[in-house]
Amino acid sequence: MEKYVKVVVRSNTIYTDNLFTYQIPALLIDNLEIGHRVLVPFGRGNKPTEAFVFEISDKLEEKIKTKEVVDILDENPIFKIEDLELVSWMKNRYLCTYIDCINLIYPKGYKLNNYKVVSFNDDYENLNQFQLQLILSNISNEEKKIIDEIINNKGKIKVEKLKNISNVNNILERLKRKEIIKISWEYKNHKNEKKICYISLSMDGEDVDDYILNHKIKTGSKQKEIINFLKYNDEVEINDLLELLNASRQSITSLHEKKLINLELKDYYRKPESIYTSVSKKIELNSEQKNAIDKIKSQMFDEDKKPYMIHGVTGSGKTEVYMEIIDSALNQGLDSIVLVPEISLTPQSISRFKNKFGEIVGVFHSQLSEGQKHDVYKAIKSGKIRILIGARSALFAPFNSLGVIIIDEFHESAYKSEKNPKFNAIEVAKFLSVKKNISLILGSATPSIEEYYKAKQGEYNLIKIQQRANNKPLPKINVVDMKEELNKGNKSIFSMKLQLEIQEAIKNDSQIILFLNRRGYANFISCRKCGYVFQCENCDISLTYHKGDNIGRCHYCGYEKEIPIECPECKSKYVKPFGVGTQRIEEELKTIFKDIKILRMDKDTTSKKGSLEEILNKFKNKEADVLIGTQMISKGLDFDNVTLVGILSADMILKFPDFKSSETTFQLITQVSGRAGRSDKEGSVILQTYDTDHYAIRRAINYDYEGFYNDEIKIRNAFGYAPFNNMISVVVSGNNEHLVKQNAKNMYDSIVYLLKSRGIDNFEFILGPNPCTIAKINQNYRWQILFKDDNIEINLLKGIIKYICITKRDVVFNKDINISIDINPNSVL
DNA sequence: GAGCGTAACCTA
DNA sequence: AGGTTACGCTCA
Repeated sequence: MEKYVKVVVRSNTIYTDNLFTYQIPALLIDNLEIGHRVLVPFGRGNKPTEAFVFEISDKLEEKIKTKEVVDILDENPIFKIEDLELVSWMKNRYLCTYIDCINLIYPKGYKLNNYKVVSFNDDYENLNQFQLQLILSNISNEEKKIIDEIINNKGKIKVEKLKNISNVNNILERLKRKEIIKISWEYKNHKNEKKICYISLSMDGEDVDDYILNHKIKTGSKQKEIINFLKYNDEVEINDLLELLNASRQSITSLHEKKLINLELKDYYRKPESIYTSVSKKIELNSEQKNAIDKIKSQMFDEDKKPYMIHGVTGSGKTEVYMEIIDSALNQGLDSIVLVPEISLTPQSISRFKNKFGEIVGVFHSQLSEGQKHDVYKAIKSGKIRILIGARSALFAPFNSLGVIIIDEFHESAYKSEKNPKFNAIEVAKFLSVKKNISLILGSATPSIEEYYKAKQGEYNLIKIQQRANNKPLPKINVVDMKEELNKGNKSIFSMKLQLEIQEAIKNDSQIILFLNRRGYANFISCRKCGYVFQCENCDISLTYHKGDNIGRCHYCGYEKEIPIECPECKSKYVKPFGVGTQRIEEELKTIFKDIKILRMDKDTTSKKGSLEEILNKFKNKEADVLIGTQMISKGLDFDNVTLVGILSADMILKFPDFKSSETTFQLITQVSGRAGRSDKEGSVILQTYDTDHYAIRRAINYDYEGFYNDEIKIRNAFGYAPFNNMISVVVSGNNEHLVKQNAKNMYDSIVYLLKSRGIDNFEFILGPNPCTIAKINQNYRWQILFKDDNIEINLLKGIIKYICITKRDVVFNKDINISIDINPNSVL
């Protein structure tokens, strides 16, 4: 009986983003399963291509000519049915390609390479020297060059390696016509599995000498040495042995051929090192924590359970709760995933998990090398890792019996991917939790408005923890009005109150955290006389001043420019940096407090691997009085000795032209404040702002989440923002400004045309096309159209966008135009 | 988007 | 004829 498979082919284009049908050859019929990775011929040249089996069927639905599957690439299917369902769901949800989604769950380290090789035609393969001379005498010099290359490479060479010879293609074509050579596709299936070879005697040490005598085996002196060494050492790593005895590989091969030794490959695990250490502290759980744990534990095996939302104040010991739940899951044989916003920022919590659970804790994030990722992947599959801590991509880890997913600080924007597939980790986790009956737990001190709204609608089990773990009060937040400060004649970045408290803290041997949400020295550089502002040459962004090198740097593309003394416009010498960044805070703090020791933590000081952990270690060991940082310091840091937190400019984020700016401000103030007074010493917070009346600031200083939520949800409702509407952003970009604008308008017209044909004639739910707020990034001009599902069903809207931007892409858009579709984006800049 | 075939254009 | 390049059409 004939059988067919429907596969997704690895080819990086939307034009081949559909299921292709291949026939299964009789040989493979019994073994081929859904989820297998197979090799298929693809395209005119039948290039060997990796493909993924989505369906198996007995007959062809339509009359199409099919090719045959060549081979199955792995013994077992690499994907389960649920994995494929997830892929299809994500593709539809985020309007991306199959391959984008497959890449997320694809075994790390696997790779199929394909390449073309030139070799002699069959008849020429067993040539003798005489025949070869005959061929060589019959061809041109150029042709000879290529033949020589083939001979030098043992009769076969990759076409790629001949690229430096001019006009290769034609010469090859000629040789092919003369039937001297053939060109064919080959492939290699890499699995990047690092194995270590162990060597041992194939028999008992006492029997070796007899065996050698009886079988009259000759062994060289080096070989004897090796055998003697192995008599006293059971199993040795081959490289160690070679080095130790200064032996050669040849001796080993020879011994192996004589069947005197066994060679065995064993898995090797590359472990990412962590230099951050912490002592485990015993915490007595309070009743709120216990209740949360009991509730989640008791429902672990219930079907149809809702996800949980833990809304616990900063320092309420959410991590303890997570660990108890994970422990309980572990005892039931269930594995856990803990998502953290950005893994490099949480060495503290990772070390706490490792202290409690030891070797079964794995860490996964994008900064690992491909090899390390692969090893983690394999360790999960083999059950060596039972708990995985990682960034959003850790969701796709191949656990066999996943029972718990925890999303810590779930309000963080890092859970929304910015690149394809532009998925939201919370949504994906919900999908998985329903599919696999997983306990999903979201935790935060400042839940996002969207999710909290859903919790109030009954989509979550809402669990509140209102007491800090050690029953310490939350630090008091004191507001300083910077307008008044200016009236009093204080032009410094530091209010008088903050200066006094810093002095006090230092006197008491306590530590201080200062927060400012901008790195660099100053946020723009301008001429005071003519108003000229230094701009990035590639982006529509003003350059940030970095004092050490006297350069302006673009924080979008990395462009750098030395800042001249003279204004390039009016030649005056009044070029000055304006605004404040962390660098400047550090500098001014040093002028006020002469002997102060300062650590700075922002993207500039933590870009090197391990530098973040180093800064945290230094601060923990009290090698500095003050830690200055951007929003990096708001996430999960836990230092006993910090009593004072200074928020230098609380309204900085408020001015962002984004509907989430109030929410972000509230969250940052709450989170940063939560770094103070976490242990025995009482903490306090100084919050400096020009806008003392804003509801986000007023609510934050009273730790009034409910109040803030009520204020904010009204505004969201009035303007039709999330959670009341979905928003779809389509950004059209390219290096030709006019073309980009034209294409964006084209797209708008096409969509309006389609909508009209469906009887819709109110287009208020479409905003644009407009140039993006940042109209140019990296020489790419950007236009945007925003859609809200106000007046229209979301799936109809998505269907139309998909039709125009994907199906009919080549009709509506020019070839060198990029289109980026984002469902509920983080920001619309 | 890659790979392939083909048309068109240049060179000696 | 030999060499080079630009373009358009698939992809099961």
